[in-house]
Amino acid sequence: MSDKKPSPTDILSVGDVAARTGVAVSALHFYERQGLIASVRTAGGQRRYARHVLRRVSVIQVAKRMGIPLAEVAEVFEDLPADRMPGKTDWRRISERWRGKLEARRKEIERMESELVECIGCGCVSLRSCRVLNPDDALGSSGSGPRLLPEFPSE
Amino acid sequence: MSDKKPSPTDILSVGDVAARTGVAVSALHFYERQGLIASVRTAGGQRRYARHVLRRVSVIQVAKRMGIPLAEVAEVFEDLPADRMPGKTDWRRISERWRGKLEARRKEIERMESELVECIGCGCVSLRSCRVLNPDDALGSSGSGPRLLPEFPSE
DNA sequence: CATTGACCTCAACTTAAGTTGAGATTTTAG
DNA sequence: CTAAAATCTCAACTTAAGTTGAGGTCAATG
Repeated sequence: MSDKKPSPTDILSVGDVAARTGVAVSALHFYERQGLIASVRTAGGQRRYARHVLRRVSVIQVAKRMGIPLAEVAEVFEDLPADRMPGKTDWRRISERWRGKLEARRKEIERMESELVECIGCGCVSLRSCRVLNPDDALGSSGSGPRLLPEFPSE
Repeated sequence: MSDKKPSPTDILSVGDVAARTGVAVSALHFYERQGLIASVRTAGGQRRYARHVLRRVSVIQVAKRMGIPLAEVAEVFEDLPADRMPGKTDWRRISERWRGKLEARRKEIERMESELVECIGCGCVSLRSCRVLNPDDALGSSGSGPRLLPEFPSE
């Protein structure tokens, strides 16, 4: 909100950062406690941020949209310049890494999707033998006694 | 563990259910508190489960693997027969529904993946204009004053 | 100089899906 | 019958990513 003040734009209060990123002040405090962003303090103890935290906060926001945990963000922030605005190379490195994560996640979902598609067509003779409902070892192992429940009357 | 006992197999103790499903006793208690499974009590107050809770627990396990929250499980359990083993029709209905969820999730991931792929090739002239780092409204709106930070020297 | 708005810290609360532990009781096996 | 194993309830703790509130201080404005 103090956009209008003529003071040097590279010193931002927490409210400034909140206003420019759309992130709540409490979240910025939290990110700082987590070591994701840094600030210097005024004589009175208030936070002042350098411009480049804006980009860091943007990157945090992207991670959040992508479902990437802050711990992961902290990792990539370790190789980020602490003192200046992260640049294209930095961002490319990060986005490559996160694309990999997304790909892995997508593949896992695809795997589960095709399991469920099988279930919908239900190739299983009975639910007792459905490999989705009875993942791997659930059948066959487990000692003596009736290992499979009497199947429900064919429906 | 009490697999061996010759007592009627359609009355299961909580330990029996835990052993046959691989789910911890504490989790079964929890599922019961959440209304996902039901039990009757012995004179002494211990839980006894009907066989069909085994299938319910299996379904809960599947949901868990798929990242489907218990609240969602509770919803599909509402249309499940309370008194007998859920059958193929039930399971087909559930798996269709959840496949839809997975598909939606996959599509969302695909969308984000392609955003990041763009970022890797970095079509953006500068990070200031990157639509991933600056989702929609971040540019252009927001009143007066310098709305974009001075870009870092082209790197 | 006084007021108001922005800011500070610290603790507690939130959701999800359970786990862990204490202390008491029940059930089962010998 | 007794001892061990299983079970019971209830409360507190866990992780993640913050939010909310109380009580107090700082900074900018009139």
